[in-house]
Formats: sequence, structure tokens, C-alpha cells
Amino acid sequence: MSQGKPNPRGRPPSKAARSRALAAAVQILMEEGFGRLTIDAVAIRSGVGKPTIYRNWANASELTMAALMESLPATTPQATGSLAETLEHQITAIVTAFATTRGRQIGLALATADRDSEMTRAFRNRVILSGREVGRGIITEAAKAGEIAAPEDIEVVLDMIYAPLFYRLLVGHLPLDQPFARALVTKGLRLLGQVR
Amino acid sequence: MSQGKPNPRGRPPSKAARSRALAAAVQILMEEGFGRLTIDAVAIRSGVGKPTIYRNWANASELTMAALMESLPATTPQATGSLAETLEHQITAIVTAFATTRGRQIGLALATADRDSEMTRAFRNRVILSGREVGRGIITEAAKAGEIAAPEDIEVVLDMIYAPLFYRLLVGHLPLDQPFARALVTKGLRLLGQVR
DNA sequence: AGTTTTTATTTACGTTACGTATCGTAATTA
DNA sequence: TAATTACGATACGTAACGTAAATAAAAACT
Repeated sequence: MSQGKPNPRGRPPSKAARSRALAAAVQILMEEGFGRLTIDAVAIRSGVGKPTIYRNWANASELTMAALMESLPATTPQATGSLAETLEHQITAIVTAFATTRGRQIGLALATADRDSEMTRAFRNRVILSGREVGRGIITEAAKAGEIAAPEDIEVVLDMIYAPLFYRLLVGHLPLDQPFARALVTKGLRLLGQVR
Repeated sequence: MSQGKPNPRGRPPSKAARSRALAAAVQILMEEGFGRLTIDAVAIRSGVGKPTIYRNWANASELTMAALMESLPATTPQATGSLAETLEHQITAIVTAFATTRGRQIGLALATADRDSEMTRAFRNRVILSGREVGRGIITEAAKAGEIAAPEDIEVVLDMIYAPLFYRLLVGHLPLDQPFARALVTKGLRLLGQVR
């Protein structure tokens, strides 16, 4: 590594401006929705100049993802209990989170995003895949505890449990509700060798 | 019902203009990609006027979906064989189809589309859900033939098999390839009570 | 044949958002 | 105090949207 900060010369970037812009973006997202979240709107509402916004985020899509990440609820503390209980608790929480309008916004943001940007990767990991990772933890713990055998093809199993949530959210062919969450868990457990 | 076509008075809508516009849209989609498919571009390339285009499709997003449907490969004829063979054949075909760039375009179109328009519904059924419906057919046939028991929660099972394809396509966290297709079928069969 | 109706094409327009450039000012270091 | 860098304001050029107005063409009615 180099010596980090040799000497920052001129006026430092304003943390305040950055956070005012981000806060305005989150507000717009909540109050007016995805379609209204434009750089101009954020500039006007926050009082931060457009060039400053562009100095902080590469484009509108990245600002949107930043705002979405900002507006996420804190991750649910992991419940303790049987594999079935824990899993159902988590899936149910995801269904609840997706039930809001934010669900569609997330899908839209992901689809629109520039595939291989740093921001997109972060968004994907923290928003889309975080639930799936929690699920991985729950399952591997259950395996360690001897509740189930060590699953093979864990990635495929995880996809089969978590993808349908995203699928129903985006495609909307069938409801994304509690009964669905329960059925998903039941079937998922069967994949893990546990019949309930 | 009324008497259908009493007498269409003035100049009839030009089928030619419509299909020229659609063809141009498909071309642009193939050659330049989703982002370049704009009404202006289609008008210029096809020689069809913008108002005429708007008379045929409500907006740019609908034209895009129409073009995507137009450019779809003919549906694979259903192979005959065991449940496992038939299912694997079909899933593999979907993976192949999704592997092209068109895969991403489909996801983008769906995410961007106006949720409850006629066109969106058609697009969803013919592009996103058609594979899933073929799967339903394969499974119910196998059940009728006594190869498996009649599955309960068929909708959930279908989602668990078909959603992961879409998920990997859009999220891109893991490859959408043949090994994945095979693993998916194996796990799917287990859900259907068949172990191989 | 002439009138009416409807569409096609052309052209222009107003709107919105993007992303950038310019400018004078403010904040910080040397 | 000078140099440097970011700030806010403003204006700009570009692109695409979707609509309007005007003229020409194609068909049905009389």
C-alpha cells in the first residue's frame, strides 16, 4: 500500500452535501417512487448542485441503488430454534419486506443497473443476495448440529428456495404471501432431507 | 356481440407499415441492443412515421416487448421419454435460450414494463412463463402415466424449478449453465418424489 | 365522379432528463 | 497570501419522449 493520505490540498469534499443528497434521494424514493428519482429532483430538493452529485455517484442509476440500500430495514436478528422454525421466520421476513413497493423498485434497479460496476455488485450482495446468505448460514448450522445431513449442491438448493421469492415479485403471476412462504419452507426442507 | 365489421370507412391501417416498423425494431434489438431501441430509431430505419408507430403500440416499452416476442425462437417440440429425460431436455433448452444476450433484454423489458397492460401480460405469458407451463404439462403427464404421484403444491414446485433460471439470469451470482440445469432437474425430481 | 372518412407521412414542437462546462465563491493547506 | 480543490448556480447540448398540424393517399358512401 502507499502512504494513504499524503496531504489533501484544497477544500475537502463535503460529507454534509453528500448525505443531504442521499437523504433527499431516499425521500423521493419513498414519497414519489422510482420514476421520480432523477438527479435534477435530488438537486432541487437537497440544495446540492448537480455537479456535486455527479462527483459522488457516477450516474442516476448508482444514486438510486445507494438510496435503496440506505432505505433498507435493519437485518432481522436471527431467531433461534429448529431449522424449520428459523427458516420459516426468515423467509416470512423477506416476504414482508418484498411486499412493499420497494420490492418492485429493487427489481427495476437491478435490471437497469450497469452489470459490472462496483456499486451494482454491492447492491446485489447487500440487497438481493443477503437473504440467501443468511439462509446458507441457517442451513449449515443445522447440518453442524446434526439436525440434517450436510447438503449436497447447496448453491442449487439455496437458489430453489430464494429464487421463487424474487420470481413472484418480478413476474407477479402468483401472490407473494405467507402461505407461499410456508409452502416454500416445507418443500425446501424436503430438499434438505427433512420431511415435516 | 355486435355484427363485427359493419363497414370500415376510411383508409385502412397499413399492415405493411406495422410490420415494417416491427421488423426494424427486431433488427435494432439484434444489432444494437436494448438501449438503442427507441421510437425515433425505429421510425428512421423503417421509414414509418412516429405517429403511425404510436398508433400501433402505446409506448416504447410495448414496442420493445413486441419485438422481443417476435424474435423468439420457435418453441421446442416436446421430447418423449421418461420424466427425467423430458424435463432435463426442456430445462436445458431454456438455459441455452437464456444464454444469449436476449436473456438480459427480456429481464430488462419485464422489469421496465407497465405492470398491468395487456401487452405486458402477453409478454409475461409467452416469454417468461411459457417454459413453466410446458413444465407443468410434462409433470402432469408423468403423474397421469403413474410415473410419479400427483404432486401437491404444484405451483410452488414449478416456481422452485423455473425461478432459479430467471434468478441466475438476472442476478448473475452464479453461472447459468448445463451442470446447473442438470442439478436443478435432479433436485426437482426429488421434490416430485422421485430419486435418481 | 365527387364527398366523406380514416390513415400515412412529414415536420415541428414542448417536455423531461441526462450529463457536462463555466463561473464566481468558499474552505483548506502550504 | 497563494495555490488548490470543492461548492452552488446556471446554462448548455443531446437524446428521447409523446403530441400536434398539415398535406397526401386510400377506401367507402352517395
